[in-house]
Amino acid sequence: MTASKGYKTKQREIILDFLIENKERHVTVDEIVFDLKERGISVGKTTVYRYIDKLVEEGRARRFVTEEKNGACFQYVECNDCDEHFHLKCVECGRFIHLECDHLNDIARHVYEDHKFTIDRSKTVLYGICDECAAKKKVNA
Amino acid sequence: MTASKGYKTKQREIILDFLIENKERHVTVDEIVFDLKERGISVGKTTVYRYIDKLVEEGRARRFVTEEKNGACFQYVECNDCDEHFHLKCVECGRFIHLECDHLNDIARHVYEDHKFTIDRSKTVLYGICDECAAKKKVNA
DNA sequence: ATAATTGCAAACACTTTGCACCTGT
DNA sequence: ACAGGTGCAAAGTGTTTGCAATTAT
Repeated sequence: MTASKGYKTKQREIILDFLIENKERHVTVDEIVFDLKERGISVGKTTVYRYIDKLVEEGRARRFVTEEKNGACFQYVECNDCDEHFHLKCVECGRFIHLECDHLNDIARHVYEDHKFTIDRSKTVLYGICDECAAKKKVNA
Repeated sequence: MTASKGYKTKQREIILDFLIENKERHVTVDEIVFDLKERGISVGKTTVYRYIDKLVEEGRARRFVTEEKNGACFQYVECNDCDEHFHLKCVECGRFIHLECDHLNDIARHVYEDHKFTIDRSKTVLYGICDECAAKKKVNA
């Protein structure tokens, strides 16, 4: 079937494992290379760029651009229905939450019906502070 | 009052006028420099970057990053209560809509109460397709 | 007079490409 | 054997910084 084209290599396995391990946050290419290096694993930046491009094309990863970081962030996605739910992103810790929620989906309908605007959920990210970071802030205040 | 700090220069007037003229769409720095050059007006790229940064700091412009274009886009913004309403942005035409809507503000409350996440409205943009672009697409399909 | 602004060139940061070598099938 | 993958170094982009000349006050 849609058997992943191409060879299976050491590097690809390492990169994919890393993305899966970190699937609840965005990672940059530099982060991947740096974090792997810390573990004594060396993978070329070029290789990461190329393989991630491939994963994005195949729909197994997603590319995001964020306001804060310069450069792109990548994230593993097993779900192919990111256009069917909203996403929350904590600006403190970078946690990325896929939020299945009927109430929120009603809002997309409301915006469509009353404001004539079709929200693209896969491109939209609701930025804010997650509960854990809010708790931390309260302690430090 | 909040008298804009700094000198008033020819270049700044030109750049600000350009942004105001194009306030319903986002523009890149290159577009500004190029479009002005077409009119026979020459402004240094550095100057545009620096002045726009200033405007962004003062809250008179906004910086966006988009999936399609590489690099940042800027847009003039006059309102100062942007953390009290949501924003819609059309990924086709770049139209940017400040949306005062109680129903939408319920989103923030709901997400806070039921999902323990505090949305920052000024950092959040709802991306999608506006009615005009949706109509255009239908015609071309 | 003097403090701020301009804009070139150079430095940066992120990403892509060319190419010789290596690896998986 | 050979199609495909790797990674260095070099080339591309978009953005920022150093600095001498210019301009606004």
